[in-house]
Amino acid sequence: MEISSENTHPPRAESPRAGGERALLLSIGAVERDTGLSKDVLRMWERRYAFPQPLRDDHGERIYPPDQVAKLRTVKRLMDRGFRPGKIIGMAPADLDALAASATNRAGHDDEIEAILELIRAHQLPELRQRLGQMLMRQGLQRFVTDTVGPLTVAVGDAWVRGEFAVFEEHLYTEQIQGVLRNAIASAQGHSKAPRILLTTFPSEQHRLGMLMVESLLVVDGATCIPLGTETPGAEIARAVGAHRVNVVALSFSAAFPDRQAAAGLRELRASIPRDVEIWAGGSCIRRLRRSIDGVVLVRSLDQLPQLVTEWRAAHPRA
Amino acid sequence: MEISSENTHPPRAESPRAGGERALLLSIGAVERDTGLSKDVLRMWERRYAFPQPLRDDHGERIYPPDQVAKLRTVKRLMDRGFRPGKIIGMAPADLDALAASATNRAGHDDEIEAILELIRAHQLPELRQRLGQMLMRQGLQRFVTDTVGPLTVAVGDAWVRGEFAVFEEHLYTEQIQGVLRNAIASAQGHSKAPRILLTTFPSEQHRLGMLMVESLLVVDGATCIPLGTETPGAEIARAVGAHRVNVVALSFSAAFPDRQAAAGLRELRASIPRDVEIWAGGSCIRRLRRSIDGVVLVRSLDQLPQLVTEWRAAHPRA
DNA sequence: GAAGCCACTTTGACTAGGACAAACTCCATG
DNA sequence: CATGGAGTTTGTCCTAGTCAAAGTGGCTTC
Repeated sequence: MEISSENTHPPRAESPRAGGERALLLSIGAVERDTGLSKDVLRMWERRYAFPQPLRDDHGERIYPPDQVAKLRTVKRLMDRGFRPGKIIGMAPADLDALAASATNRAGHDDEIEAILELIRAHQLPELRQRLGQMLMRQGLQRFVTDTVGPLTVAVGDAWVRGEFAVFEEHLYTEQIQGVLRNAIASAQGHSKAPRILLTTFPSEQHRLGMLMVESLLVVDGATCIPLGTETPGAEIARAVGAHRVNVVALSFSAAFPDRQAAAGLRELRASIPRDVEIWAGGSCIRRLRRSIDGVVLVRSLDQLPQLVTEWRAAHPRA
Repeated sequence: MEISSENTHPPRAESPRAGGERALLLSIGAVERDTGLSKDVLRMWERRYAFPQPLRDDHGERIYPPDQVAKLRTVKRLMDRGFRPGKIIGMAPADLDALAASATNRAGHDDEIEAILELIRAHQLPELRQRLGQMLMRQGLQRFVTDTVGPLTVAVGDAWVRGEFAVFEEHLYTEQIQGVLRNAIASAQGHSKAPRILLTTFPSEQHRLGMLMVESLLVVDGATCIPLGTETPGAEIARAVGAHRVNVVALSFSAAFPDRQAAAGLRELRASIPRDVEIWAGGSCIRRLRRSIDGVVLVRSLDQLPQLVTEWRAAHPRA
């Protein structure tokens, strides 16, 4: 989720008398935080689509009943999957759920993946940790990432859209995978050779997991990774390229990232760093792009990465 | 640095022609993300204090020149340190910087910390990693967190505000510390006992490092941690408390987090989870709070954590 | 001199609707 | 099949007020 307004949190409605069973009516600021829809958007939708229709408190301020907030959450989830608000906001909650179910592919998981999903659902944290560790050992880091973590992350995302996973379950999953992968990366790191690869995402792209998967695969191949975390502004990427004598910039884009912005950002970056520094772009957003971008390698699958490293080495024998 | 706004992607001003030397004029949304001051506040200050005084583009929309943004950053930073806007917003930039310098303690770093800062500045990534690893080994996880990572993070933040560190240098630092701490947490995890502690931050609070420091200390004390990463909505925290049979909810707040929001969010959370589940709140924002919040433990220093765990255990002997 | 209380000041989160550009959709043309 | 243009959708920006909560400071009282 991404919100635009940031700090606004209304001290207003939110705390009706703390004691009794309260109706849990939320102020506009609370809904913003909860759903990730900015206050401007909430008011705009009310005007345009006549939904939501919040009640008003003594002071004429909006207060949202829980069922409307729930519907807003579902709509937001579907929007993250590419639906446009106008098309879906009028639908009944039940139809929305049906739509979410049909928009994801529920089937086709092998038993391993299904078993892990079940552990998350059952909140079996220690077992989950252990199972992930086991699979890493059995498959090795490379196959663990491509065959397990990749599909699993997609499955978790799908389940979340269908409302089968709560936000906190998805957060917990993300956190556990991060732990496992970071650990594996630390162990695999050793002989760092060329190429030197800078890893990050553009601003407003918070998807860390993709980046960590990429880092894992690159480290396995013995490349030197310079991870900058998420949301590095273009100008800063350019500075880092110089400071760290980088050979390749690898960028990750989640499905939620707007195609155009990705293409524009990549072109701008291409223009601002030396031609002999390669740019690799990957992630669901990139997979959607039709046309190629001059001077940018579009990575459509994680499997390509080892090969890209090999090719780079072949092209730069003395490095 | 920590940024509060999360999703806003202003397609407006920000990307003037990529090629030439651009003037770097920012739209109000961009300034919001950059400084952490909401659009409402930026417009309000303009009306009340006659600062900032943004220019206007062809369409009458505000565009902020870099020097005003810089001053806004400094003002925000001082506010995070407890100054009130009305008192400082009229001061000249030079005076503000002087005030900021006197408010941050530049001196007093021991040589160890200074040496690490120097490694970051010099972009010596392998040496940085090695040095952090060494210090962890020498000090042990607990002292490493309280005596090294804590002060170091503050020093990096201070240096960033003074413009001595680039964004990418700060990102790299954050990423390295994350690697080291996550690794240490994984190794320290073993006999997990009571209490079961849920760890997260509120929405729009992205400061992961604080959370990881806390997790490290708790794991050392043998507590069971359920880390949810950052930005979990209040309602989800409540659900997670039930699902994971949590004894304590620990929340981390960076300096950039607005006090009011923190207090309101904590009160709301307090009302929505069972009374026998404790709430511990910590971080720079909490250190600023004057009044206590009913039913919430305000943790003003990392050192308190082990003691809190001990006290919890004493109060719940059979757990 | 510390503690409590009150009035005053400061502050920012909310209210309203209108305007416009970027992004998306769709269709026609090369 | 793709490129270009027209029309639609969408969200961010604008205006200007209002009011509650937090902070400040002075007063009284013990």
